Amino acid sequence: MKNGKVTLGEIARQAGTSTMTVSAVLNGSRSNTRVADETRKRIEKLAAELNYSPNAMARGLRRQRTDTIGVLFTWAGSRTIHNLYSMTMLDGIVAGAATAGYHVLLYTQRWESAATSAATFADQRTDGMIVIAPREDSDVVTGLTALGIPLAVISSSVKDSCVPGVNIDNDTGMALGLAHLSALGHTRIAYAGQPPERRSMRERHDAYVCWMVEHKLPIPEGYALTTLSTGKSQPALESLLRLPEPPTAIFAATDDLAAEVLEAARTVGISVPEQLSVVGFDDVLVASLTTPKLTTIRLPLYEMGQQAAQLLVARIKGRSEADGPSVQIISPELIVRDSTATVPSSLQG
Amino acid sequence: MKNGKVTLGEIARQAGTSTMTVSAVLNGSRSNTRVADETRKRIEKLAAELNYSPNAMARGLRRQRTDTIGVLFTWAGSRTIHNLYSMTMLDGIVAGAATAGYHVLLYTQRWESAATSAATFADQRTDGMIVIAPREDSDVVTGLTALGIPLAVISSSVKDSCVPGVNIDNDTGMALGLAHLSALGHTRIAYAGQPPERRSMRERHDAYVCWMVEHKLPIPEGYALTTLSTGKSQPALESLLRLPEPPTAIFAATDDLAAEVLEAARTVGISVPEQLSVVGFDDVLVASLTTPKLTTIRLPLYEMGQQAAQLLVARIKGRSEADGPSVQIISPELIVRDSTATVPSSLQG
DNA sequence: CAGCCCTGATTTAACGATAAGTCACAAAGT
DNA sequence: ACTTTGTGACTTATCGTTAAATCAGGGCTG
Repeated sequence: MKNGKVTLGEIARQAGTSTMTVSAVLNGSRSNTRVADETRKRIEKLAAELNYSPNAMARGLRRQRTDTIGVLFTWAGSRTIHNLYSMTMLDGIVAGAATAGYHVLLYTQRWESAATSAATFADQRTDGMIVIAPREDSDVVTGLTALGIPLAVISSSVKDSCVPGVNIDNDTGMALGLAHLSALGHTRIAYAGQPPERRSMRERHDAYVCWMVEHKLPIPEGYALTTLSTGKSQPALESLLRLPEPPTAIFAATDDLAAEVLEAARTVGISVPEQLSVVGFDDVLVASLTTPKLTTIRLPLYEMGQQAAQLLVARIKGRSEADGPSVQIISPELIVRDSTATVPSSLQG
Repeated sequence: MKNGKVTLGEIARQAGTSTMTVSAVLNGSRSNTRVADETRKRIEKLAAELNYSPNAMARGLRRQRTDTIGVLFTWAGSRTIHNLYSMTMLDGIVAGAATAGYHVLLYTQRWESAATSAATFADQRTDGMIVIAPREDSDVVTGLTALGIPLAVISSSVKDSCVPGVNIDNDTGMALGLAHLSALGHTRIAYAGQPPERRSMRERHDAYVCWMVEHKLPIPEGYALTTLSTGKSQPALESLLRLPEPPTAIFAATDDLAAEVLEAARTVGISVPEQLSVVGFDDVLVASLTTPKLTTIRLPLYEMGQQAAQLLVARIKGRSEADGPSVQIISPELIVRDSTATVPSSLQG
């Protein structure tokens, strides 16, 4: 067994038959090739003894499918997965793929543009691809679609619903959180978000503004922070909390930011949730580790990965062109923990 | 470009040459085939226009290499990656593989035993495999080695040093933490660990015992907890803290457990680090999120993944049999944060 | 006894790329 | 004039598997 790979031909030689017979036996005879029971047993025995395993390359070449789905990440620096967010989804993808009997290939090359990158990803190595949260300015989706590659896009926006995949409904998520705060009596609700480069950030901010306007709540000057960056948000947050009329609640666009809000509150000497309610978004691991634990909007990331994998496999198996773009909209869920409470009594009424 | 995949043959037909000529042009002519400049340009232009990309299956079959490395996880329930630990390493692996021009394949099938699983992983889909923290009772390493598959094992123990890969030196890590505590004046140091199923847990516990004995420090009854499980550790930890002579420091075998120690301390009303010092292990995300932030033993997981990938690629390229098993021992590093302090004055002297 | 079906295979021809060997032809050397 | 050298290609064979067509021969029918 040293180095001589066991091939169908080798088994055939030892069994005294043709390779086709061996192939038919080991594939459950899908072709019209018939095999006598005795021959079958002999071949199966040999295959087991020699530890035969089909060469995936050869099989892939011939069958024109690889039973593998590819995953494309958006790189951040030298990192690909780099956050709990993508990791959890990948975990779900792997689980979904496993169920369907597919392996998962992580492409290590970055998508630059359709012109330069398309070729790399059209290498037939995979039967289809899952794209995780592509940047808005990326032509990755159109590029891959043009190549006729079955696709499932996990997007942070419902606006992408023309493309098959799993999309997050940020509006509903924000509304859930805001309604929760409102029910607790909050009216002075601020928003802490990252720059609007990512569409999800824009959507969450817009949803905040819309909801506030719709419910006739004011957004005082300085209440809507949209340029925070993780790790450098303290000054801005502290001055928000030190406003003459500070908010009684802050809705952070991500759990990471919510954690930073908690930190700022500690610095300023404001206790959460007694004096300030904080809501996060995503329900990533962080949310359950902070003190107090975060009330947040849960995105079922693992399930999203699973569904994307299922959806992709379905598209691969059923003539990718035929069925229209199937889209799953994921509705977030409110998880109430310890960072929200009713408005401080001194401010009620 | 619809569905007709662009093949070398297609380009050759349009260029009016043979497929070999095209292959030579697009591969930088490694073979002895010479091509006129004019022909070369014509072919390159066509390839670009048609968006040619080599079929990875065909190329892999012919070249007998796939420029892909496989990763084998230890499954936990339905999850594969499932923890920050594996995720961070995977991230490193991807980065390392990317640098070397390799893609990464996640095998979605579990390793059951050499007898039943070997075949699946010998499918020539990858040029080599990285095994992440195999269980001790698994024959995955011997099984894959027997198949002649180049391997790199990321192991939680230096004891595995017969196998090429990256190993963690738990002893040094524990010694670092214990020396730190000792330097702060602690003598009553307890240990909080998980069951000894995982070798790393046994090693960390053993290292604790050895170090304590070597430094002539007592390990009072009930100080060495070795059967904690994440999420169900509170009762045991609380009774540890309520001992007549409670420890002044607790060394937890993982950051997750350290976080639970903090929780137990809060419950019992013991403040960290004033009354109790806590040290974690791994320096996973959790460590920097708890209040207070954890002093911990940092394992460079990302770098470990990177190194494992590099090491594997080196073995793949340089006749895997030739060079002896190259092993990298990873030395952990002490990260001092806010959960450790000098012994409470009431107990000094 | 020719014709037909059934069983149990075999042969052929791809899939797409490429290593290795071969070949045609022109210019240059002997 | 005849070999040599060099250029620019082409042909062949093969990687391992599999779809599709073909084939040999026995038994059964008409």
